[in-house]
Amino acid sequence: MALFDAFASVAQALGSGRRAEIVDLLAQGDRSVEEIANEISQSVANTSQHLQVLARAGLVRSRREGTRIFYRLASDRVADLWAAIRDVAVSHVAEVSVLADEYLGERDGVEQLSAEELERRLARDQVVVLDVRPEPEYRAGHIAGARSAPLDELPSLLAKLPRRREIVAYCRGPYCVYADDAVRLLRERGLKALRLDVGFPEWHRAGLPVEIAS
Amino acid sequence: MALFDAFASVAQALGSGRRAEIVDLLAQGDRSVEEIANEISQSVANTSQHLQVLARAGLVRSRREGTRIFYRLASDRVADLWAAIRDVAVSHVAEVSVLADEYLGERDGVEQLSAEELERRLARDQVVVLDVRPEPEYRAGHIAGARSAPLDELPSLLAKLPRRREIVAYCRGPYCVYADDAVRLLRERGLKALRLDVGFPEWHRAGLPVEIAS
DNA sequence: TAACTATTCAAGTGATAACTTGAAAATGTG
DNA sequence: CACATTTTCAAGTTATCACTTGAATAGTTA
Repeated sequence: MALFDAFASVAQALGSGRRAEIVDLLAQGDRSVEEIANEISQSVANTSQHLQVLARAGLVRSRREGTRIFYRLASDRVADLWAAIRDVAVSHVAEVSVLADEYLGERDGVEQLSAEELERRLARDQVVVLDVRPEPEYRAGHIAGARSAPLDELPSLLAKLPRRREIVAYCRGPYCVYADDAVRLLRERGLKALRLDVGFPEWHRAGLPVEIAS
Repeated sequence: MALFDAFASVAQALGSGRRAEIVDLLAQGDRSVEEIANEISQSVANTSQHLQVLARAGLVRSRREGTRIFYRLASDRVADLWAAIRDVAVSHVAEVSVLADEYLGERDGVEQLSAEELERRLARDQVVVLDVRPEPEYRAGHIAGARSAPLDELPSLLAKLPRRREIVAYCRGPYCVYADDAVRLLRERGLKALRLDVGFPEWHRAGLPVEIAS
């Protein structure tokens, strides 16, 4: 049946780990082909072909800016779809939790906080929120009230952080290592740190307060 | 990256039109291998292999009942994922609306009604709701207040239908032909008929009132 | 136990996918 | 206009997938 083949073509576009990585990355915001290639550790030619597969399936769109071409997700619905895939994988693929632990490192010391709970504590001004992604991503958009603290600059910012208040770190998504690394680093220094269980794109899509570059 | 490969494996399982058809069908309820094979017009051996791909990806589960094996969706999350895929396909794959029109037939005469609107009109007792799926599916679960009117028995039920009240037909999902066929048939006979824009599984997952077999 | 039914397994074939390499386009700069 | 940069295209190789056919398995029934 041609109609179901058409539906399946959307799923098939996401049926490659490399393309899944690309979609996860583009959920952060636009990227040029070269940037994407670097992030997913693939050749530019290969990345370009993956991007065209995604474009043909309607998942991403591109725009030219001088000599570069930037890709972005076609709409929020695509991010919703990506979230639905992760949901199913987490609840039904036993392998995923093992791989996630492996990828994120020892998680014993890393406590998680839900978006709802963070919103409540933010409203009561009980927490300090750190955006530990690279600074350009913070500049493109971040959780309202968060301050930028890229992982590699975190050690030099330690002195400025409150020692008694709770510190919540977040980054690109639930499977982004930056926040876990940040929490471990902060806890080693004796601060009360935990991580948000999602990332900026999920927070944004949930309609929670953000500050976005105009 | 192994973690993203694991996520992608879920998408890949849905990346075949036949398997998409199976998931769409299982959203209606459990089915034996043979039933599924008939519905998707494939050999039993081939269907069995598709089912095992879906099972390996964690999308379906099976149980034995005597000599038969019944498959079902692993959870509501899988139905959510399937809906997310259709959403993306409808909004970003131009081909889909063409194929859907082709598959569902000339839709000029087939007016659609949203689930919210139907709920409102049901509450005010303004409409008659017809479940035009095969009777066993009606028996397994249907919209609260709907009466069973399988497509092939519809002509014989015509006399019992009210000629002035609005009649709303629904079936398996937004891309199920039964409801469209029913609406066209009823309108030809001069009744005021339209279709629900979704099917029973979507209605159920939205938390709207249903009657389910115990 | 033998015969039967529903499902799964195994092997084979043709089609499609992922990645590499090297060349071609398209745009911008000196 | 020549030249550099970024991206895309084309061709080739290896691996994987969908479907078929025929046999094997696991329950059920006589």
